[in-house]
Amino acid sequence: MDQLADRQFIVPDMVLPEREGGYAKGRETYEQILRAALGILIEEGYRPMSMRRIAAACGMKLGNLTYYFPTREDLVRELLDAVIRSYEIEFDAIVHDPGLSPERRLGEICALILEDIRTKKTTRLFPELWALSNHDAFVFDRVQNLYSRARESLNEIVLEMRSDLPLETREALALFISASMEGLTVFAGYDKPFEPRMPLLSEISVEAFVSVVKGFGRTAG
Amino acid sequence: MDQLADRQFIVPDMVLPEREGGYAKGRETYEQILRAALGILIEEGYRPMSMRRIAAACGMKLGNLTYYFPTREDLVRELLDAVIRSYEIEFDAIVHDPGLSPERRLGEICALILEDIRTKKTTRLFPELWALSNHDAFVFDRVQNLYSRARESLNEIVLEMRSDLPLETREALALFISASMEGLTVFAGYDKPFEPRMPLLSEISVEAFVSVVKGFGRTAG
Amino acid sequence: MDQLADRQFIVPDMVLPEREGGYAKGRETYEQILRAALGILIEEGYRPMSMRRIAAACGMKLGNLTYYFPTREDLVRELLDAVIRSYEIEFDAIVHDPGLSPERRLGEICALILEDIRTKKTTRLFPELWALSNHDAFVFDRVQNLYSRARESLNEIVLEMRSDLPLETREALALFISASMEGLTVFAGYDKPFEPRMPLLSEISVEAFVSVVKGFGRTAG
Amino acid sequence: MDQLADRQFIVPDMVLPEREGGYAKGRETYEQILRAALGILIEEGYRPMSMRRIAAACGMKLGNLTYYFPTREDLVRELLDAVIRSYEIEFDAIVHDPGLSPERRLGEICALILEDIRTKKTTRLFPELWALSNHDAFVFDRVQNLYSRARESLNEIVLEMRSDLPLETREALALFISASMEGLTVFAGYDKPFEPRMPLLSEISVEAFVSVVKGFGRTAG
DNA sequence: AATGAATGAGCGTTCATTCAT
DNA sequence: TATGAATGAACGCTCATTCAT
Repeated sequence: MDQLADRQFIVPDMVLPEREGGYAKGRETYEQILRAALGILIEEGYRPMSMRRIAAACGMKLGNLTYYFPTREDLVRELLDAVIRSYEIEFDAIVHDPGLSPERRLGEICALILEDIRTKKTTRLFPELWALSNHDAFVFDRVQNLYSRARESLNEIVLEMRSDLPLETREALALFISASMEGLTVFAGYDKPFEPRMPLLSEISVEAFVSVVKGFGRTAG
Repeated sequence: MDQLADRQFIVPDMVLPEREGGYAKGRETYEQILRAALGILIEEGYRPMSMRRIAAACGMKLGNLTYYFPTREDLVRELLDAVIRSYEIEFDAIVHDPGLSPERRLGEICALILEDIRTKKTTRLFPELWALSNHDAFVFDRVQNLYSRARESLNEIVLEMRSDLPLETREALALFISASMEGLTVFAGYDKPFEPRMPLLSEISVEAFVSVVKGFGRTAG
Repeated sequence: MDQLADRQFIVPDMVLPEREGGYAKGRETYEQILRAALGILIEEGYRPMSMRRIAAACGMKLGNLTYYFPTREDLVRELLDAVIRSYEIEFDAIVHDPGLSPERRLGEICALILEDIRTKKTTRLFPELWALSNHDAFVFDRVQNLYSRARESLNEIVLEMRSDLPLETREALALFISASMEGLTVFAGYDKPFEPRMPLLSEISVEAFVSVVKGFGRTAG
Repeated sequence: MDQLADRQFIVPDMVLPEREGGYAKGRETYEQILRAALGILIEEGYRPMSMRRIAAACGMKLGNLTYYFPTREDLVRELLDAVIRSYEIEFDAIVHDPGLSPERRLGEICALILEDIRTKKTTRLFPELWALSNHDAFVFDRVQNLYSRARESLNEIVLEMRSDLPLETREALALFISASMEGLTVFAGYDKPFEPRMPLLSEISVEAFVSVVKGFGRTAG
């Protein structure tokens, strides 16, 4: 529990790129804008996240917003970049404790991810990303890249557990594990009908993942 | 394979409501509009699906579109209703063959659903629905209702396989199975990176589902 | 009081023109349309009185409305014609009882008109007519013509009371009397702030009219 | 006559509110918009006074108009406010010369008001206001408030002439005087049939007002 | 670094009108 | 008589963008 709280504290909502030159004030405003945009995206969706709406949420005038982000596309991309980067950092920070058995590590990773899924931010944000990525190559690449990185730990664990399997199969197992959990967003994410049953779902997930990794190709497929 | 072709043939993209009065011409136009709207939604997304865009796609004038759908909301709701209804029909038609073992039936259901996920329609449509449902109660209800119906068969199978488990656990298992597959949409759906590996993923999924249902609560959770 | 009730009963809201040919059904529909239009005009104003709104209020389809009134202008003119005609009839029916003194007759006429001003119909309708007549020659003519007829009785009475005055002056007196009462519409008409004081205002009006007619040009103007 | 000319010169068509911030150019544009709107309202009426029409009259694009007045309602309200304010100022400036007898002052007030009635602006504007106020609470309040202020001088004069009368009666007398003149708008205002006879009507009005105030309740009511 | 002003395109909607059925 | 279908124009409004200040 403390750990969760810590994570919430440590992991920022967005990770901004280094920004050469400029005063501190500008940097603050830049952050404020992206933060406001993210807030609207989460609370109201992608469509209402207009330049005007963002400017209003920042208490600034439209003209100034376009000073920081000349076009809406700029803003959207930097926003998604920053927010996706935060998830990358989150995933990279995930336990690599070699003292634990692979099963234990798998269990912990899944627990962390499923915790994250229940946050408002993740529940609201990712479906938007999935929808956008269907029609926007930039978002598509960025999202698939994020997931690719997120599967690295899983791939390692699967390798440890099943070095007998070919790469393709191991990757597919890791993908299944990752996708499986993502799928729960819509059903057990923030404010979703099965949110209260997330602990049970978490147990089920982990058992399913462990047993399929252990057993795949050994019993009658 | 033949069966897939048959299904594609039988199951329509949308199931339109009865429409009282009006000429045949009007009925055709009505269909044409919803079909055009669905096409745009799939090909370009929700935002570009404007009244003007739809009218243009139909080769008709905006005014006439509003004759059929006085407001955009009317159109959107009737569209989602029609398209979701088609999935309901699809799911309701799913195998209930009592001659098969529950495991076999589970395998077949999953195969059908994962086939469906690879279609352009499903891959494109559902992420939009998930995103919309985060900010629109109507869509939320409609989507959750659809999934609830879709889980009925799964619940039956889980019950057959594990009548020893309490309802809540069985429901969670069915939900996990359903959510798991939905999650694959983003990774192995139409035009997605893992689409070619769907057969392998399908195998993995089914084995994971079977083993977790069989084993949950029996081995060390 | 009874008399007022009677008048309300006798005087129709609109007086339709004779209409050659056609079945009774058509005549009824024709009336229904104008009646609905008048209702909307009174309750909601001129702007909301659209063809669609009228058709809806009649429970009929737009197409049928245009069968009876090909253009909106047709409808508006026939409506104003009919409604103005009803006022003409009302004014023509006004007391000519030669047994009464001119003062008494003036008092009665004024009482009737001021009663009428308090009706919702008159309070709502006439300001619309005044506004319209500023920009529409047809309405202008029709309205001025109505008032011209309405002043006839007044002119007669003024003549009886002041045969010494030249025509122009007598006409101006009649006009003043008529205009004076019309002006009360905005202040003491239906739902207006001074509506409850209409009896007192009526007294004042009549006394002002009598005294000015009697005294004009005799005292030091 | 000189006085009239002066007044026309001094009293502006509209009195704009203070406007915080912004460049001089913006202030000019703001004025230009309201002036154009008033012009259309007077020349063509309320209905044709559309956002597009106003923008066109200003030689600007619709988008810019909404920069100054985000909604049409904003524009209408600020317009009516500004124009009504100008009348308030006009009325407040009205003669209070205590050297004159109440009768003389009454005569002068009436002369000023009846002069004003003959202006195009007043003749065209007020019927629109009366019509609007029947269906719009904001306009209703604003208009009745204006008239209430306009009656203040009249109430004072009536009090001086008839301190023996109760308040209610004095108020009714003032209202009658005011309403009486307003009523002349439709008949003797700008371009109306009796406009040329306004001097005679003015005489009649004043005599009627003076005699009813002096005589009310003294002779046989 | 920020605001003010303006454009141009597009949005959903309402409307009067026309005509086939 | 009456409805159904379609058009074309206009409405108020929102938006991303540009540029002067």
